[in-house]
Amino acid sequence: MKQSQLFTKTRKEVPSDEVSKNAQLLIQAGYIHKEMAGVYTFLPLGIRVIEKINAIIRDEMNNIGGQELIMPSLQDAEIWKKTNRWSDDLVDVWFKSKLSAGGEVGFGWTHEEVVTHLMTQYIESYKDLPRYIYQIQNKFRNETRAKSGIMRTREFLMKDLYSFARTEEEHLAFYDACAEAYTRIFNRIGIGSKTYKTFASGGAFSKFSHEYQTISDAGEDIIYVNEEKGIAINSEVLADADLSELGVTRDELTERKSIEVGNIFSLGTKFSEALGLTFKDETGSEKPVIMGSYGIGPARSMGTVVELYADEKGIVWPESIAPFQVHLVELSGGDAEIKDYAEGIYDMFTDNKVEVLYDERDVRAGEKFADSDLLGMPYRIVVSRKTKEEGKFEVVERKTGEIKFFTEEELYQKFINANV
RNA sequence: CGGGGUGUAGCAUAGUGGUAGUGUACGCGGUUUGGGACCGUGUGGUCCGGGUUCGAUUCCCGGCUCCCCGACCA
Repeated sequence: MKQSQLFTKTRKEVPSDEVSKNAQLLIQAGYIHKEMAGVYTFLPLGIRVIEKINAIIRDEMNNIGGQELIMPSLQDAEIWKKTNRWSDDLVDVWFKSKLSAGGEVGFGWTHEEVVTHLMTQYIESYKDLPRYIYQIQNKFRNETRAKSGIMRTREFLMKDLYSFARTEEEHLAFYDACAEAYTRIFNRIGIGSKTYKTFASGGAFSKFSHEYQTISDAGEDIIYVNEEKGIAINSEVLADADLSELGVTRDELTERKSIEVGNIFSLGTKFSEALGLTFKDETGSEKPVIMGSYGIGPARSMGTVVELYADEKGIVWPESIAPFQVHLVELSGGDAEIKDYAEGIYDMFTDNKVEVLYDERDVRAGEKFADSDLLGMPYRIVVSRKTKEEGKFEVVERKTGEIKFFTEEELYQKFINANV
């Protein structure tokens, strides 16, 4: 994409109403726009990052048998009353609205009720199980206090998967498979080395659940972690946890702030019993389906990456989720010969499906470099009179700042051959 | 939801009971051209409602907004 055509612009000043690094940088660079407290637009650059993350999530969810669908945001009160989660006294995050025709709807903040009710249509026999259903869809939560940029918002994207199993063993096998898939997802997104599968409160459903917590001072959670053993425990359940069972002692654990990027829950039969989701087993007796739910916040993950890797110059994207692999910057100074030369490289990349942002704007070098650093593509390729005369291209790695000079052949090898 | 703050141009900010200033961005002219360059010039602004006052952006009341701390976060 040609940068002159991008409708968003970078800003020199950080927005005064944002304190968190993720929001400041993402707004400054033109990835997101704040609409109101806890509500953000994802701009063209931002949605490219989100789609990269979503593609990784889809890949891993499909690999463990997930089937994607999309459920509605508008929620029928009836099914929520059956699980006793409609009342504002019991659930304080509801957004609700009146129907013109009479009655009331809610805006979905999770989807156990909807998906359970849905599956009553399709699950009748043990032959219909197990099933794994997921969506990537906007959730609405009436948070009393939105904060931390895109980390805690009132409308946010969530991948939520729901599992339906015949037996506890079958359920746990999938629970573990999903846990492993989550580990792969966070590795692929680039935050794996700082992300821990963490023991957390099981809530009303089971003794423990697991959260995926990424260590960061920008986090809102407190976990106790042993990095060598890879064991982490949310502070809220530390007192209840049997540490000897987990193979650690209290003084082997360090307190760290962390960001919850995902969670996995065993739900048991709470929802299936309340909503009548049963199946006939081999003997013909009717049993409730055993369920689990598994969430990841793609936007929150994006914010976490910014928090973890940004430097004083701007954002640093891992290659796996960068909106573009290459930021091609021409310093032609209006010289048509250099401009044509750079355009040729741009065409070479685009013809070979390499994602490239091409800065062909008629602005000074300093501004282009500053913008390029801020935007944070993994590689910057500079084309100028100097590089052309030397027959080389300057390739700067954003993460390390390392500068290399490539011939056109080497450029082709690195960015095109490696890509196919 | 409790407490504290905030609101001035697209953005960032200053100031004042009496015609609202600067930087940046933007338009135009010119000089520049490998790290947000410079000169000239121009456009553009006091959150909403009420009150006090000859006069309110400023003071008072109410509302809203956004931010921070706390609580909450199945």
